[in-house]
Amino acid sequence: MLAMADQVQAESRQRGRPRSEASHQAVLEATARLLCSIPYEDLTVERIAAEAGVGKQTIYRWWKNKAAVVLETLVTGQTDMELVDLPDTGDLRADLLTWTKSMISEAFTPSTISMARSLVAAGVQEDPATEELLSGAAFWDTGRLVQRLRSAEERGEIRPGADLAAVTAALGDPFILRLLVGQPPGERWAQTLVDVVVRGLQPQGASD
Amino acid sequence: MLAMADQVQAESRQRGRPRSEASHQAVLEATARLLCSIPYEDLTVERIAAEAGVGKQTIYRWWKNKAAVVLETLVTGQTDMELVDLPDTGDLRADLLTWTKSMISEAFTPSTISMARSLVAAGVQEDPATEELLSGAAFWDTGRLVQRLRSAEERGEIRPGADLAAVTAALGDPFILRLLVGQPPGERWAQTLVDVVVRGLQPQGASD
Amino acid sequence: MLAMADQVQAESRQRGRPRSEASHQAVLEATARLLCSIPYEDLTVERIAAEAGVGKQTIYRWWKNKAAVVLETLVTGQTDMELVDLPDTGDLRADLLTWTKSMISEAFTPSTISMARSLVAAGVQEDPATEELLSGAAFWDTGRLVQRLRSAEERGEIRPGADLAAVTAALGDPFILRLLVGQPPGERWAQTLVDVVVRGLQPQGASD
Amino acid sequence: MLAMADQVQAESRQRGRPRSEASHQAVLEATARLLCSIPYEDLTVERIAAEAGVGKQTIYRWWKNKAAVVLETLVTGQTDMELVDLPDTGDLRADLLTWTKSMISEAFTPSTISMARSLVAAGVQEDPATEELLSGAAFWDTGRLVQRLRSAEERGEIRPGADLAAVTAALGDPFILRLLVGQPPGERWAQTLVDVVVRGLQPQGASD
DNA sequence: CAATAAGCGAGACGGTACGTCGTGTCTTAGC
DNA sequence: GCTAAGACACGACGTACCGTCTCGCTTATTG
Repeated sequence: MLAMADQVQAESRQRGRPRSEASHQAVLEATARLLCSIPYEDLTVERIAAEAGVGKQTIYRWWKNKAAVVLETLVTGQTDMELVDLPDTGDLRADLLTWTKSMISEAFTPSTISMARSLVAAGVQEDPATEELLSGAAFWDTGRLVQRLRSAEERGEIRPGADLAAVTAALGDPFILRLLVGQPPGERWAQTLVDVVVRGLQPQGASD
Repeated sequence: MLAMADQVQAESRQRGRPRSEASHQAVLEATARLLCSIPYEDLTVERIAAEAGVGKQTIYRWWKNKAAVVLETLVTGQTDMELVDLPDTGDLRADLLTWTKSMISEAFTPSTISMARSLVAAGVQEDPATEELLSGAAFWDTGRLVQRLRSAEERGEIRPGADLAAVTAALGDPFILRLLVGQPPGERWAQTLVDVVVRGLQPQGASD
Repeated sequence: MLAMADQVQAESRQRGRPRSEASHQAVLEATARLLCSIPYEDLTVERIAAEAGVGKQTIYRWWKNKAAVVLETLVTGQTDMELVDLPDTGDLRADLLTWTKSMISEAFTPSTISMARSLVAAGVQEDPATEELLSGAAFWDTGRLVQRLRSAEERGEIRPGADLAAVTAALGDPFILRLLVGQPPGERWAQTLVDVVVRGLQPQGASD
Repeated sequence: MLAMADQVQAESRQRGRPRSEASHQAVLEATARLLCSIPYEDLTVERIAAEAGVGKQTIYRWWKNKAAVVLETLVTGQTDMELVDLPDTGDLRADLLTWTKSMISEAFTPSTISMARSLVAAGVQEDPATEELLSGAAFWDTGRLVQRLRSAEERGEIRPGADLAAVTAALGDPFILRLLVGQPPGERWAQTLVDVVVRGLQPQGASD
């Protein structure tokens, strides 16, 4: 996307005033700021423009609508929604349990919940471009999870050949849905989740 | 308590014309009909009212906004979103694989995807009542999954003591998110998901 | 045959509960009460019903709409809009000047202005029945004016043969329009009005 | 005043897109067009907007409500309600009789009656601005009447010193009220009206 | 004296218009 | 030619009122 924008810019070679990258960034930051406190439904393009000190048209020059602005804001990590650490001590089960505990205690804040909801509200459009963006994106800790699992796989901690994307989904998606509902899961729930998945990944014949 | 309730009931004593349960139902059915073809964002209270042959005020008398109507419509199963069968042959892995296959082939239709998105769009509100409704509800096949798992537990097919809600989440939530994005998972992905979870649930010391 | 006729008459005679004249009157009084303080546009049938302690349907059983209620209320003189006295001392000019002075000082109150406006607002309907009612009715002091003029005519104070309705209009209508606009006329204005009309009515050849 | 206005204008300095005078005019014309055939009560802001090819918000940006639009439309003479000619042959009585005859034959058409009613319906608001507008405006033939009377006064046709506004009211207001009721006055009525007023205006001591 | 029938207060109903708000486009002046 | 500002056409929102309908209950007449 950015590459394409660059190309276009190079192609037309600066006829008239160039688009203000500063405005672009100001919009993203303003959106991030607003999303901390107000839900997606109450977010307005006009309000974003005002907060960013930008004209409404400037927003529509860069994005096709409000959803696109919100998506780019959240997907490019303008917010503090950088969730939690996933350590790599060599003990997958322990690391995942640490991760779930951090998740429950740190991610289930009103602000994060609200942002997660905004992301979903913006993403749930009947729009092919959005679908592609979302299906390709590695939200939240998807990336971290996959990385940790791959490290475990290489280390022989888990049996090889598993579709790590599926495992990531089994571990992460339940948290996402709980986040959307705003109900933090209990400790036993999280423990079972990690337990089942880690056991399910153990090399053949390994005992508990 | 009952006496008091009776008293209250006797006190109000049905003054004026009672609310029309027929209108209530007509709205839910009209909404269900519309949701098959129209995305949530294009759904209008006025259109629901017209489709139901009902005044707009009647809708606002029963529900506080469009989201509430859509939620009640989808949560009370007015639609054909009854997903797929989850057989109980005694072989949990086989049954779950059957279920995932049905899921992929039957649930990832434009209509079901659209309704799933509508449910989420309506559910992602910053509203306590909605939160409670959603956290309490057993959407999609949550109920069926839990039931199948409990049956397996009783039969000794899986180790006891696991939090079945967590297991259900590990199996089901990934499908829900894929549904929202509109991207059906691949066969290997589904197989890994089932495999990992079923293995993870096997009784202690059991070998593959 | 007569018996049968009697029977028919008896049959059409009041079966069921008779209409409550008390409710009828209560509505008129409530309307009169409300019209003192709130403008026609802010008057609602529901509010009248509430003020009268009456069901809305009862109002619609007696009148076809709000305008009809207001018209009947004002035309039947339920209000204190009984304007001012028009004395009959034998000196038409003096009497009319007295009347105009009372008019200006007493009729141009917010309450009377508001009621006059309500009457007009209710009367200005594209409805034949209303037209007939209004054209036939003798509002305000039309009756008094005509009576006074006739008395003057009989006494030879004014020349005979004038269309007294027209004279009444020339004298009264200007006050009505000033009332609607809410702008009391000046003293000179009123004096000219009376002067011109009285002079114009003087017997032929009479000098000032 | 003008200096201050200039200052204000200079201060705000035309920020943003200026209001479209074209839209303003389109609304007035559309309203005028609609008022020919639709009574005030059936006139809708939405319909005006549609007829004018204008957004509803644009109407509310210029006027505070439907009444204000209708008033401006009728007061600024967007309609063909230019009533009738009032000739100036030097014979006041003859001219006024001509005028009344034209009035009766030409003004009492459904269209003009409807517009007159609309004007009144819109004008009868409990609103100070409306009061001022109406009290200051010279509706219908007020202007023509005053002008003709002044010309007569200058020519010595009538006695000097009369409040011509009052005379105008005596002559014109009765027609306005008859117009509102929709009942054209008879010939004798009109003749009396003119006769009385013209006689009442004759120079002192003049005989018939 | 019961049955019947219509009116009663209350309030929900199907509609319609309101006035506000948000979207995405367009039009100014200024840089 | 892009910027901020803001008016524009469009259309949904949620409210208010209209005139009708439906409750449980009176209150008369009539069989």
